[in-house]
Amino acid sequence: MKSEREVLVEEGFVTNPGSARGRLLVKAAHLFKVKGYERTTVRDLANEVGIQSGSIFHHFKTKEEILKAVMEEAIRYNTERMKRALEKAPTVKDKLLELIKCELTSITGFTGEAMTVLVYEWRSLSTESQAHILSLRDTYEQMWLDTLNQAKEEGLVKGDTFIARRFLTGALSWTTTWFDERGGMSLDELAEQALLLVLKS
Amino acid sequence: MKSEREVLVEEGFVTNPGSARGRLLVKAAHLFKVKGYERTTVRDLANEVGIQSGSIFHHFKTKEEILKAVMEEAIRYNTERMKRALEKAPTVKDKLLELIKCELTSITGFTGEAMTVLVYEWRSLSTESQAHILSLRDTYEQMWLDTLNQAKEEGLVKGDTFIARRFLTGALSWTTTWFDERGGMSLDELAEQALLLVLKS
Amino acid sequence: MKSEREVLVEEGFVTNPGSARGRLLVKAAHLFKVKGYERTTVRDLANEVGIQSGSIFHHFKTKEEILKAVMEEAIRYNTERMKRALEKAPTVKDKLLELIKCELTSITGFTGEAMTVLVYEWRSLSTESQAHILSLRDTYEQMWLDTLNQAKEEGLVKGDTFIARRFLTGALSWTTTWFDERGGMSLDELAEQALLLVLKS
Amino acid sequence: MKSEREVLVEEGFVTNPGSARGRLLVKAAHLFKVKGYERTTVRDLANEVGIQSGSIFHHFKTKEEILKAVMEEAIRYNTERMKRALEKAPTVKDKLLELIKCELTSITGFTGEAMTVLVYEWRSLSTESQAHILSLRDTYEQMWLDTLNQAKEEGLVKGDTFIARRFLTGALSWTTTWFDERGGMSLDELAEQALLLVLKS
DNA sequence: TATGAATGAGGATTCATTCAT
DNA sequence: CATGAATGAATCCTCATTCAT
Repeated sequence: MKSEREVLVEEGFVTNPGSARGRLLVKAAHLFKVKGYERTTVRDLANEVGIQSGSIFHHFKTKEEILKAVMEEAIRYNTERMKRALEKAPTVKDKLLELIKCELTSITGFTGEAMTVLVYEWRSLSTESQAHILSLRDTYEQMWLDTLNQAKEEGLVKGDTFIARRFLTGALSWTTTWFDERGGMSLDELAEQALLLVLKS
Repeated sequence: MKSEREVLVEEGFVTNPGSARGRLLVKAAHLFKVKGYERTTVRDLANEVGIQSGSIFHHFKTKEEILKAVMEEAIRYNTERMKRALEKAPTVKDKLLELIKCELTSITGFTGEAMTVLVYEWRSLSTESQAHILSLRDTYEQMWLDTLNQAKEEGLVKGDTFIARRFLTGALSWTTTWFDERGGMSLDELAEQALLLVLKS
Repeated sequence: MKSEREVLVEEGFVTNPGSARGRLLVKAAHLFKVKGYERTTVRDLANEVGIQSGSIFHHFKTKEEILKAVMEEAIRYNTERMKRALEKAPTVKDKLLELIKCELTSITGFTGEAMTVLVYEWRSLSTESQAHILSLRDTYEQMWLDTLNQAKEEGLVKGDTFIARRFLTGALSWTTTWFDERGGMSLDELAEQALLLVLKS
Repeated sequence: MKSEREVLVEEGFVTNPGSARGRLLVKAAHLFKVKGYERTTVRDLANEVGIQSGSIFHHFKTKEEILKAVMEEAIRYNTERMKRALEKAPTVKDKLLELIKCELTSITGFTGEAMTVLVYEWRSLSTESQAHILSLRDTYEQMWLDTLNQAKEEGLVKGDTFIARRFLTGALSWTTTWFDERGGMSLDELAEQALLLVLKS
């Protein structure tokens, strides 16, 4: 049976990580996260992938385009995963938990490095690229706000939903700096704890 | 009457922002936040301060040392502010609220840019500098954990205090990207909302 | 018929002076001799070779590496020439004369500039590079000492051979500052005169 | 009783090494020899002397002037010493030996560092300074040539005197790189050996 | 497509020198 | 005379990008 990831690759939401471009993006996400975008040279990247630095420019016109692609893929992939997760969740509370799980997975799991890059290397994008990524981000954020508003209507969450989402964004994205699934707590447990932040108790 | 900031300058916790070094640090914090450390050239900095690029190296041996100093000052300043705030707060709940206010002030206020730099430019520090800053950070974090643990004992907060602090760190530091005091909500109100995240309701 | 130099190039003792690297080394030896290593900028060098300053670092990682290479090539080249000359010389006295001729040729001829650099820019090398060059130098010096000792045994030379070699090194290397083959005296005549310095008369 | 050095100081041939200027020159000679002129910064020098870098320029207008002064003092000092030694020597052979001893003392002794600088940092001088030093050098060299020619007339030396002086210059100056008076051989013995180089035996 | 030598603008840093105090 | 902060030109080196092969 195909994994969710394979399905999303097939349906074109993510570049096949077996392809040249795909491998490049995976390595790029990793290096950008670990060393930072500016400190990662095109030669570093080429080295990691096992090609010559000049060859990179057959796949991407500029270095920035690689950064943009890394971010774009991460958003596309996660937006799609969230959409599917929402469809399967029966209750609003479940939906909320699913969103949190999705975001945590995206941060600590497969696309984690790309998501981190999305947060930390934002300023390295040109204004145009930022606009482009922001537009993709909108869909993603709208799902969050819609779900939070539904929860608010049902009296599940406390406080302003807009602010709740902002707090959650920060709290969840920060997990990349400390959470380690091998350290006793599972991702699901972490998600439960995060849900408590916004839930009325 | 002297402002808290003036007092801290006098007592040596922060470089006097009127001095050459002080002005440099303020501008550096700003540029590092806006453009990123790597994208900020020494010439940019010198330009901003109104000196020649070579003169920078009279005050700091390397560019990295500037980054380190920016971070160090921010931590020293805020550690000291937190210490004083804790002393004045009567109840544990007040202490917690004070810590949140302090952190929010440090993030959105005077040292805000420096604090953002602290989060976003961490990887640009050498390993040695990281160790140095981490040791300063310890005192700071210990105050948080102590207070959270006291609150836990009094049944005020829910969940694990260690994780609560991590969630709070993320949620609060992220405010730098969206919170604007001119936008209807005051910093005190924001702090109240943040407190709700960890408080049993 | 191939010249001795072409043979040595082919056999890998010296970089082909027609290659980019080779041309660079020749020009470097020249500039380092005339202006000194420190006063020769990478741009000077690039200019001389007809490339851009940045391109230099395709061939050598640092400026010092160029200096090291200049020295290394000169030693390799001359060691090999001396070895071949020794083989052809029938008597010990001939061997001695050949060594002197070799050293004089190396100083005033093709590798002359490189040899001068070897003497005058020694301190510009890092300690590691110095060690590297010194080890190459050993082979070279051993040939001298062996030959001088043989001559001593045959009663040809006066005084201590170790000191004789030192005096000769100085006397011969100094010729770079004054000897000009166009000035009436041939290199062979100069060699004969130098031989007299150590020979019993 | 006054040392020869003290006498020469008194008579104005050398700067008093107790004075600010004198101390500076001694340290400069040392640093220039050990690190090379270019690699010695004005700050290094100031540091060594125990003053601030800016203060150096109260004694010397430029860094090059320090180099020139170091060389000039060394020549003046040694020229005067040679003149006095020649006056005292009874025979031509003695005169020759005295010259060699003087030069060896100047190279390995008190002014050794300055003399080495004279040889190795020649190119660091401007053309004008070179001309200035060369004119001082003339007196010095004339004493050598006169003595060698007298010796030649008496049938003491072999070969061309001009070339003999050149060979000697090289052989003697090179001793700076290897001779150590603590190593078993005295300077007088070394001088005897050097004399043998040019003497008919 | 891939290569890798070459580009050239730009970066951090150095350092002799100046000058107000 | 001494200081030491400031200068600004110059240095070595980096690196994204190009392009002939």
